[in-house]
Amino acid sequence: MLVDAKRVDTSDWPCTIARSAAVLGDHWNLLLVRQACLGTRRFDDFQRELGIGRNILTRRLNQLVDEGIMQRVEYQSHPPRSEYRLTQQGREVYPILAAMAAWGDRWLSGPDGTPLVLHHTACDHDMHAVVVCSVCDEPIDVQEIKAQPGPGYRADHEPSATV
Amino acid sequence: MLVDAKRVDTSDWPCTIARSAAVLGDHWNLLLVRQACLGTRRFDDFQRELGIGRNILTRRLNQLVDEGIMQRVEYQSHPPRSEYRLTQQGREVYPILAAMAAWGDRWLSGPDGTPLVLHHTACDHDMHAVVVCSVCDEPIDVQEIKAQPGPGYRADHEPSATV
DNA sequence: CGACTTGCGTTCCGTCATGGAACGGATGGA
DNA sequence: TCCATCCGTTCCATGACGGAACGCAAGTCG
Repeated sequence: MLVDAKRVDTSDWPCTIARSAAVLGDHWNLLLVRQACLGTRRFDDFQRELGIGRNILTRRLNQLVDEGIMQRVEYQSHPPRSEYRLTQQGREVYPILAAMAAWGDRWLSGPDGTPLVLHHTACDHDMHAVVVCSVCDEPIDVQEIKAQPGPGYRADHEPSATV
Repeated sequence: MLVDAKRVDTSDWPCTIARSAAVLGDHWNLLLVRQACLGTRRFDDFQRELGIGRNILTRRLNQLVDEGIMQRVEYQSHPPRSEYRLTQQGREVYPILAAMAAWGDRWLSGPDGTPLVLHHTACDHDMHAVVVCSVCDEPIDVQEIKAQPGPGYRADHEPSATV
């Protein structure tokens, strides 16, 4: 039967979360984007700061470039060296990371409190992320959200046909 | 504490995102929480709706229970059967999923648009999630955030010592 | 009573991703 | 010339993943 035991690819499911999870549902990818948000750009810096294996790092960076989250930018030509920078798409992952940080601060912090304080230079205050409704600006809660099939919905996909 | 013995465990890094990523940086975990948010509670339903292998599902559900994101609730005793419900901690993952959905709608949607529309019953409008600053209520942007060591910061951890 | 179904896992096993470590190759500096 | 930097690639052992079959307790149908 030789069925491949490859990891399930959810990138074409009719569900945005499943599609996002195909990219963001990997802790290395999340940490790489986090690190990039903090200013890291070069291969060796990513490797050192995250302690990730070099082979894994190569794969992940290539994947993130393929996904359009990062882009390779050559910063010297003679030994061709390029650094990895976030694209706009990648930069917009940050709010998700900030939401994860807020959740982690609330539920995973040790007795000492948050290891990292976020300072919002726009308003010059320490802050945390809050996820709100785009219409009424109120913080959202599972119980107040109903999911309904949208224009891009396809019922043809086998699993996860529900919603 | 992860099920994975070999995979790098970031749950004790001095970074909230790394800690959150240890739990949320897994596409099955994300999809399980999503599915739970949509009302799924039973083993077979999770299995059918996600197409996840039964052995993997067992591991993931146990992990999520261990992490405090789900809880087992017995709904009949004679053949002891329990269902999996989100805890408060689990319910509060939803804003993260909503933020991921908003990102996915913006960057990963096909030509048909979003496969899923979220309706906010509180204000009775279709909406998407926006991540804002807890102080000034403005949408956050990477370039306007500075991360600084907080009370729970420990420099002792080797990789990721920077921030 | 026996066969079948439902609900929830566990076991078995082949395959592939993971991650540690060593290697490579182009360049610049001591 | 030897060494260091930067960015990978290759090799390899391990173990996570996923498909499929099995187990088991209880209810249901004929």
